[in-house]
Amino acid sequence: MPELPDVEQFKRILVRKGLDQVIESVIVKDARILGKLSTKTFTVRLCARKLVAVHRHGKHLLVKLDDGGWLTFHFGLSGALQFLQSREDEPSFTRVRLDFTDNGSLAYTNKRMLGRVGIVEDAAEFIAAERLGPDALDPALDFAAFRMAVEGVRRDVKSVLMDQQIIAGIGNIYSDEILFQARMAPTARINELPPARLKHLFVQARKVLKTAIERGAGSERSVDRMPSGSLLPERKRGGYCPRCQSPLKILKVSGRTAYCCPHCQS
DNA sequence: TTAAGTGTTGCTCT
DNA sequence: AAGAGCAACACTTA
Repeated sequence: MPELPDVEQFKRILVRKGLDQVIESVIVKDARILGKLSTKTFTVRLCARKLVAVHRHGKHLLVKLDDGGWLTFHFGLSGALQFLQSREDEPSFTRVRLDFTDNGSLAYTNKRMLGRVGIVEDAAEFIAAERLGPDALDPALDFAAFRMAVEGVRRDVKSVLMDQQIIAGIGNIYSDEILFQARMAPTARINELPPARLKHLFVQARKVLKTAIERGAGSERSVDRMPSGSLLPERKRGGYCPRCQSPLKILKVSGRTAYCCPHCQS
């Protein structure tokens, strides 16, 4: 589930419920989510720290601590962030729980354990180390910057959209929606697109991501809340194109399942 | 029961 | 060197 729009919702939860809160205790329920970082180091570092800012870069969430360090979250395929009024309400698959001194807790859940929670000293350094390209919704990413980011790349447009090193934040689900709205086949070579088509792709990408955020991505049945004419509610076996009613085609593009309309997307 | 899957990394081959 | 393909990770669901 968690691509850029979903992680943006997690960010908003944190901003609303976690900002300016002080961590009283840290419960690590499954240390594997910390990778090589030890539970003790993690816990000691976070206790008594205040959360002072929240940034999102692509699918990563970075929470600034009052000592200058950053708490980092990555959600993999099944991660989520949930605010709990009471620590008794802890959801299943909670891997890390932060209990605040004032009230409430923050639960990081992750069913499939693909994802990471960690601590870094410098946000820019972390983004560089993860080799993340510019965030897909960064205001500084205008068309000129986008064109520069894909300069010299000769791959299927879908795999380029999903490449976090080129543009950060787009995954398999939203790349399908973006390509549908741009009326572009996922297998089109990005280097063979005329400039106007590349511009169109860029504009549609931003529009789809912004729309998904407005419509409350990350929540239950969020694909059904996308505007009519969206691909996502039909993105399933036996689904139909919302524009021309053709049966959607399922193909593999760079190892991932792609849904597209063989008639509308060329 | 088997396989596929909303993400990422690391390795191999061309 | 860029790009494609594959396995691995852990666990649920079709």
